[in-house]
Amino acid sequence: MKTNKRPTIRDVAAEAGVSKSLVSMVFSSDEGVSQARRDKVMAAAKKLGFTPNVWARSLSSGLSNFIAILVVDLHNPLFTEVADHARKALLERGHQTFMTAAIISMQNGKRVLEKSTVQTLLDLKPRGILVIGDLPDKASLKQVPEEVPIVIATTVHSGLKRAIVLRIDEDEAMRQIVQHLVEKGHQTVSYVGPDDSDVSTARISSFKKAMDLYKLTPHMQFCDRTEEAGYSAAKIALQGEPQPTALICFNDVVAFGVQEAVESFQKAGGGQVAVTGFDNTYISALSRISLTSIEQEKVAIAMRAAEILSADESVWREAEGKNLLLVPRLVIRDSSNFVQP
Amino acid sequence: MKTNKRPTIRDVAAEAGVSKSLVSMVFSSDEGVSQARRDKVMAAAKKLGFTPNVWARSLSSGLSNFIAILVVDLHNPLFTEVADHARKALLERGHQTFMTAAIISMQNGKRVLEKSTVQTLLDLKPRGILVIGDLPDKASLKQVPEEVPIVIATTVHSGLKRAIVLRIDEDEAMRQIVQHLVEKGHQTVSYVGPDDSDVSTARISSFKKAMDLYKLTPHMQFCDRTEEAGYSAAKIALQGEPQPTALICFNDVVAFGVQEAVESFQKAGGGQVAVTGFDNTYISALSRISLTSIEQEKVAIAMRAAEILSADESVWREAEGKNLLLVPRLVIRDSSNFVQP
DNA sequence: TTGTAAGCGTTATCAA
DNA sequence: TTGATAACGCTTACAA
Repeated sequence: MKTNKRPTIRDVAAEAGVSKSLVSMVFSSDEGVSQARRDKVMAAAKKLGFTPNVWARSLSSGLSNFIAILVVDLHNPLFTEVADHARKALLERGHQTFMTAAIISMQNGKRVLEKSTVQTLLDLKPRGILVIGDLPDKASLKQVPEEVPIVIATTVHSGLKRAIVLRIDEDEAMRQIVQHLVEKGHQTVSYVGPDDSDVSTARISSFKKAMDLYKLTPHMQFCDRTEEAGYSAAKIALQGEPQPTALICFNDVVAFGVQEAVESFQKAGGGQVAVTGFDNTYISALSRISLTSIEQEKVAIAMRAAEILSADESVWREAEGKNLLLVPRLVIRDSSNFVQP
Repeated sequence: MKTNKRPTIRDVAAEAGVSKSLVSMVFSSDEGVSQARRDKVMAAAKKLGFTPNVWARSLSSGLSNFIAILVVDLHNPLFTEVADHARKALLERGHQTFMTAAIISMQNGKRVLEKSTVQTLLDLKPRGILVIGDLPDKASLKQVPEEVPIVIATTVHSGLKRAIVLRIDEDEAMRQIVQHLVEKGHQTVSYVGPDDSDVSTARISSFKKAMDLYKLTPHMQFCDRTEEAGYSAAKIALQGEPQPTALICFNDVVAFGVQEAVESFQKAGGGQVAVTGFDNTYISALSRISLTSIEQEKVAIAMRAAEILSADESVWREAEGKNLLLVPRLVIRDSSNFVQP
């Protein structure tokens, strides 16, 4: 019960022969305390190994120095990488972070965010909140006090008026992909991916826009978001009429399956087929995969998020409710880097 | 300042016309309060949308219901997957979790864990601590109060007497790999990987033991833990005399590079070379990679961890200081599934 | 069974 | 510049 107790402000006060308030002042601001007392307190603190209890501090003051990071899916490398970059950037700006994975439960067949997740987060009175990924139910963020900025990263839109959304320009991403394919001589291009969420429908609409821009007819083959689904969908797409010479995939995982289908298609005597992915996960860079993909600018997004969340209120207030679009970057690799005859 | 304030125990008390303590009792235990008052309090709480502030609770009581998860490296899918499984298992047992990524800084060329990471964690008075990954500096965990159990997962040993280490049996893992290779007709086997940490040296020693068991001479080629490093190391290894027909890699990432080198070796007229990895990341299952690998039993480890951390003190005390070994499982895929002539 | 009061580790207000 | 004293939201003896 009382083993290893960390020393408190009280212990330091006793040791230094001053009041608790004095100790508090020394540790919280750098003025209003005489140098003599300050030294005394610091010496006592050092001797006892005292460091302030951050949480008690925020309970008392009602504000804190922490940013809460809510990662929607720990299995998605895109999210964990953004989380890690953001964490580092925030740290450099002097902010501690702590993370929670979203707890998603099913309710009437719909994905719902467990309220306790957000509430536990808020009890800590974070200075700001960073949501990474596509939260199924943004309403739960409505509980967030109005003076706490919310940044939502790598998702399409929030349904939450005050949120600051940080994402790449999907239209531009698709435009880059289609342009690249057109330049390589492709005319018949098909999209392979799901059609069941904010992000996926947005991506499809961007695809159509981009195809339109280059006067091409958009073909589509819907499937789930797994390698196997991509494989099957590509098999079907490649039997289409006209037969596509390029397949644009919803994300890298789907693309891996599509690549597989393309390979067996070629072994069976079919022609070359270009494949592109989305997210530029580090797997796509593996030389056996070498998948052309869209870089979501993970680092830039993390930096921007850190900037906003550590800025003064007057600064982030301006961004409130806005969609901040970053410019995506197409990373061209073997899977599409050949000229279509 | 006072926008959207969450209702407190006091508000509920006022609404229900009882004292704060009564409300507290209703929410913390299920006895000692009359049904009438209980109903009244619950009704008031519901009306106000009250839920207890977990952290204030733990500040006050000195104990809590949540488990702190310390993930050493967010970029390593092995770690984030274990973290996610553990989080879910813990939740099912009624424990909230929250995570921090280790903050590693360099000090005199050595990796050191930032003390603040652990301290911030401890201020929250977690019920238990789960460390996932190879912490560079276990000494920092010495601050953890003696009555808080520490489970360290997926790493070799702790240097911390009280920690409960949860990992696969590395000797057995290597034995399985070597046995598999021997059965396929391999006689000349080389290890490719780093030699710079607890985990890597342990793995090497297991490799030697296993080779000894099958009366084979252990060859080794050291390299960093990246794909590129694996590639270069394999190139060198394949020029060795005697030339290895199988390469055992430190982990999957290194193996990906090694596979690459093997492929170009074969194109240049070399014979078939078996490759094995370690960790069984989901990438190794991609059909274009199809890498034989050791499953670290991520789910089992997470379950075991959850079990221990949510058990009564008398239970986990027994495991204290022990190494709990799980049985690894070799997942055989194309990269090694052929007979060596 | 219920309420009162003290305390968890800190900050904040207000006299001194 | 300093030190009581009252919060913060909750738990927990101890009294009633």
